[in-house]
Amino acid sequence: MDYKAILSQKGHRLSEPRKQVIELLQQSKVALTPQQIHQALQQKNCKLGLVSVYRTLELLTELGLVTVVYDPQLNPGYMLSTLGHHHHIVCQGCHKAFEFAGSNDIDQLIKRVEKETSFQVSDHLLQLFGLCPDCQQKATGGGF
Amino acid sequence: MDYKAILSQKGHRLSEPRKQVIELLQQSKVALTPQQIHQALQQKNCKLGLVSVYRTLELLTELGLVTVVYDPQLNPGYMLSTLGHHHHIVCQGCHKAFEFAGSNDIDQLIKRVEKETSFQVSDHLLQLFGLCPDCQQKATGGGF
DNA sequence: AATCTAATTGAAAACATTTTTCAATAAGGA
DNA sequence: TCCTTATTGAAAAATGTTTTCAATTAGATT
Repeated sequence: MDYKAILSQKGHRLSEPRKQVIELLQQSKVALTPQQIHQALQQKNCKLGLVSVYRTLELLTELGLVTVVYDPQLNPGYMLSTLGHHHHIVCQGCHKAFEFAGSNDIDQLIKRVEKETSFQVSDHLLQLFGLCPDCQQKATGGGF
Repeated sequence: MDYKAILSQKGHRLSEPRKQVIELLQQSKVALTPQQIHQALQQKNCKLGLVSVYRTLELLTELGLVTVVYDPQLNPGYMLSTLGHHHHIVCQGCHKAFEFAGSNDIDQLIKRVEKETSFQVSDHLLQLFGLCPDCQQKATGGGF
């Protein structure tokens, strides 16, 4: 998906800081905090303020291009997200996160809870936590 | 459930600040931030430091007696939680939150994603958002 | 290519939140 | 009642986020 193109199409300027943040996020397998993004880009000799990182993330979130990923052991981080209804599964070993598609499993649960509570559900937050294949091996294979 | 009894049973002292925080949370229908808890208790003439609120919440979370509730419009708040696997449904109108029980809907989804990703899933974060019955009425009945 | 204009930026300050430190206090067993 | 040690509170430090505003720059206009 061409995040930069989407930005322009929606009438936002394709500034240097925005390009940098997007490119960094595209390469990252883990969710990144604003500070991490800022530091990583400084080290690449991209001169941009931490403030711009915050503002870029805010904008990308508004446009639905970025998702917040919670991790009990870490500060909330940001990842680029595919359009459509996706959630993240996060590895507690290496913190890599991957998207998975929502499906009718969750729809059924929502319908059930709507009946039980009389709520009208319009959104949800779902994340799975566990160990990725690599970290499973390290946990068993590398054990004592 | 007797939260105070559980505290003592696990070898923790039943101090005044801890009692106050627990009692306040027991009465609250919305998730509360540390600051909100601190302020509310100050107004009730309970003298306790904000630091103790943080520490009490940390302890209760460790013991699994308290759950963090995320709300896109608010800072993360804390609620007492029933034991067993429960999640929260949060009203975007009045921010009241209720527990609902996890079930095999979610188990099926987890199994599916485990197959798709080869992760070993050990935990998850699930919250629903929407309108509670009261706020649904206000939204339609109170319209123009 | 040069000009223009408003969106965007960066630096500093303000603000907010969370954690650490350490002496004083108080819970609960002896 | 005394004693021990977990717990507290106040202040400071650390951390994280938002606001402000003059300077810059993307991209449309000429």
